[in-house]
Amino acid sequence: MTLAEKAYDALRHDIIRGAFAPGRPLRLADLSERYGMGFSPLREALNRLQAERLVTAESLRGFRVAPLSLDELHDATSVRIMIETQALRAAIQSGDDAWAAGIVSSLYALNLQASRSGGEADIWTLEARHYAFHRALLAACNSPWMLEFFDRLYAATERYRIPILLAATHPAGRDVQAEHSALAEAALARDADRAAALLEEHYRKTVEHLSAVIRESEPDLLLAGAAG
Amino acid sequence: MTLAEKAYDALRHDIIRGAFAPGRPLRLADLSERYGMGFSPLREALNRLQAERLVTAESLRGFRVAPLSLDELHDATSVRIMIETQALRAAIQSGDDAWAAGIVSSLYALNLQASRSGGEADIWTLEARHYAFHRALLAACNSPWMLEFFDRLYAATERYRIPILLAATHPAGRDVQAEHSALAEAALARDADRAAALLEEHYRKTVEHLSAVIRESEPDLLLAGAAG
DNA sequence: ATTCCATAAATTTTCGAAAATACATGTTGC
DNA sequence: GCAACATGTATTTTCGAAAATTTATGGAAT
Repeated sequence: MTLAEKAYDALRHDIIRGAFAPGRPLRLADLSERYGMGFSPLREALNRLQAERLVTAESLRGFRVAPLSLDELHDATSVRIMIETQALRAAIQSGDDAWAAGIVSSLYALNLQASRSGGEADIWTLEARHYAFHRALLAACNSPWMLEFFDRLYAATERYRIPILLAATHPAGRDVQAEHSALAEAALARDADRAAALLEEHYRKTVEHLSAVIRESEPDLLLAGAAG
Repeated sequence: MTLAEKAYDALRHDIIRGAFAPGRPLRLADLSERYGMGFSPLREALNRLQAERLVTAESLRGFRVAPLSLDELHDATSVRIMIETQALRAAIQSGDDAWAAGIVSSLYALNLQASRSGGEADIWTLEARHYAFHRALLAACNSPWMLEFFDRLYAATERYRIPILLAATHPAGRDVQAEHSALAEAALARDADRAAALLEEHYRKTVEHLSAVIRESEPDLLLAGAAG
């Protein structure tokens, strides 16, 4: 793996997890020290991340962490619902045994991780399991473009969810595990309408919860990420 | 504008228009001579294009023009229909006078250009007008993410259409101008269902035509672009 | 003839410095 | 005081060469 690829992975990881505050300038000298490499691989990674809208760039003024906003969260969520419900329907129609097995095993791993009372670093593992489960649901949709957009939107919305996970704010009156199980069950039963409805509901609840928490108790979450 | 930005524009332009054959390696020495700059700005541009799936990259083996395939054309088209019909409905719901004016003027410019019996370079202008018209239809959808995905998919599918435009293969029994006009009319009349149906039909006809031409008369179009 | 290995050539990747530009600081004139 | 300007510093951008790796070439062994 080249240094540019390592830089891309590390930067993407750190940005999504809020190691840099949204909007904060990404100075090459700092990054060079932090990641122990020269400017060239860093700039290549930053250019990729720019194309993915995780960082912004301005001519001769360098790169910044892309900002967050409630508007973007709502936009990303509604587009996510559109893409993923369609992809889920397609996957249900054409999914084979391997697809079903992938759902079962990723749900199992997700629940197992969720049951561990989240130690510090476990949260990132849980997050990875959550991604893997939702990815597994769509895996058989047979559309590289939809899967790519799923990845893009997942990364974009993950940035909003992480600080809340860190704050250990559990959604009151909501059983996320049950939602995942019901979703998997509907998909495996090939009930496309029910699965799509559950998926949509799942995301609407999540974004409502996020909006509420951000507006009421963490109004500057959109500006200040955790320290790096 | 920095050299890296110039490199990005030039490379994107040349790749979409088929100046490099799909799958062809993009050697830095060649590109450096062609565009008159060093490796650094070229590599940055190539990394951005990689994130956009217009070029592929393999560790220590450099970059290649992304390949074309009928499967990808069909995938991109069906995702396009999903995204754009949704975006069009949203735009129809919330579009204001400026939106309507944008549709009228871009349609006018498109028809004007189409009526000029396409000289060599006019084809690219026509292509730009075509993009601008479709973009104008969606402009008021109020969703940066959908517009981004529109751009991505437009670029991806443009690659399939260009060689056919160059070959001046006009679709038999099809009046593309009339399709555009009907689409604009439905949008301006705020008839979302009709507009969405027309848009979908427009794309289905296009992809069918492309598939037929590629399969029957240009089977190796997917491999060999025009010389650069 | 064919596989294997060594060597050479071509290519990508990375660094370190130079060039270009933006940003901050302080100074002058009013 | 304060705007305009000059100067110096910080930062980005670009180049050219070095390092690392892959690909091609040619010869030896079987």
